[in-house]
Amino acid sequence: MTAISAVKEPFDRDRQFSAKRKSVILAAAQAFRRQGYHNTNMAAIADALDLTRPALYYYVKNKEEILFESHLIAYDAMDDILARPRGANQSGLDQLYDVFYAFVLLLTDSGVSLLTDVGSLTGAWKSDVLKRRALIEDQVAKVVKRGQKDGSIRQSDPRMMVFFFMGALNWLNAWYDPSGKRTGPEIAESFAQQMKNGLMSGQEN
Amino acid sequence: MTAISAVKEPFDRDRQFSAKRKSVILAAAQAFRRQGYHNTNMAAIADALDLTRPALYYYVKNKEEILFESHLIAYDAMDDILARPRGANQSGLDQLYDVFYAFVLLLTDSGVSLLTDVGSLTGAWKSDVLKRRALIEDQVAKVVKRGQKDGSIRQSDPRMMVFFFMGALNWLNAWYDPSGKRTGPEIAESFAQQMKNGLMSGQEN
DNA sequence: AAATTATTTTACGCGTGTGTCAAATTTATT
DNA sequence: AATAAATTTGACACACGCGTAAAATAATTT
Repeated sequence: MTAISAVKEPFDRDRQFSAKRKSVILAAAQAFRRQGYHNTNMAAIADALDLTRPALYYYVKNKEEILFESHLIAYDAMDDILARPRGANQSGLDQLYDVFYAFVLLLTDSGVSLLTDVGSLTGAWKSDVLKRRALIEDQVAKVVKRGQKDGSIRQSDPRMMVFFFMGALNWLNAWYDPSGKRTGPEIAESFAQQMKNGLMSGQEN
Repeated sequence: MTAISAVKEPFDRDRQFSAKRKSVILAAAQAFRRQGYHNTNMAAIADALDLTRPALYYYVKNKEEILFESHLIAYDAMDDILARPRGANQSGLDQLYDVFYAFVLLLTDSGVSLLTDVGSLTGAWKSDVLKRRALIEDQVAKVVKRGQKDGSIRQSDPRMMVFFFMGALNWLNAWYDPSGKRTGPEIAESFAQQMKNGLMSGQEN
């Protein structure tokens, strides 16, 4: 089997190129998630695609760019989730439940993973990734605030609430095993429920 | 100021040695937490202690051993917390609150940090660290089960509950700034409250 | 103060892994 | 079938960082 996927039909060069480029990023991201950025060398990425090391440089500038793009893949997907229409009738808490549920499902069942190694990025790459992350946290915090306005969510520092349950997502890589007994929906259900109860207003102490 | 702390009085060689050795580990752990294991070279650790690179090898076998011990420092501290007597009259939920609160305080106010880079360890070092982590999770899960028996905690997979809120601890490194405006006790309070409400029985839906 | 032991340093070897370049090969176009 | 463009490869340079060993310095004991 050819590991790099080819796009057929109208021999669109750019399309071919970006499709293959993407499969490079995806293969790398997978490896990064499992073994970490520095424990993955370019050869391993090339091998996974039945390519040789230098061929990778036809698609990317360098290794760091791959890490950068790996981060973006997850952030783009999370942005998509956040952009999904959420019933205006729903409470902020219920909206948050849906978003968080979708986040977990994304990270368990779609092959997309949330990398944590920002420290290996430099310059604009690093700041861009941090900016993207902050943007997502802001959007999530906005939903929290909505819930606080409509009374469904406890009054407390929204940012801290976000930090708390976003940790659960970033910790997934450390223990989640796609071939394990716990399924994505099960985890999503359990996590979203805990998140929800954690923020819900009305049961003091 | 000499960075390596000296122990005086009865010129106990072994004591001197292990004290200095510990300051090597601590300096390294600090750096690992901030920049990551692979982005920290031995020179940086040596510099932080006003030493030269090879001097470190008088105290440790190699870099990987430092990473290993860095992990252990956190695990030992967490074990201590878990070993603290917890009022037998308290509900499991309240016990868990106290433990979790102490965990957060440990990681914010004591300089001890929870590293996540297990993938850079090999062989017995790796498996030992994973074993220690699993042991801690087990102990925490035990408290959860206690809470489920006494009715203070919802009926649900304890392991999944543990995974959820332990994520918040491991995520601290990514955002917590000791010189920032949020204090350790504030974070501990907020986090423990969210954890508690998340598990509490009684408010279905 | 001489001798012994502990600690630190200077100098070096070596492996690993990244990225480059010119040549070869494959794939598309005419 | 010939040409051109695209992709892939083999071979190489080189930088970084780990760990070692023998020598030098500092500290402690007698």
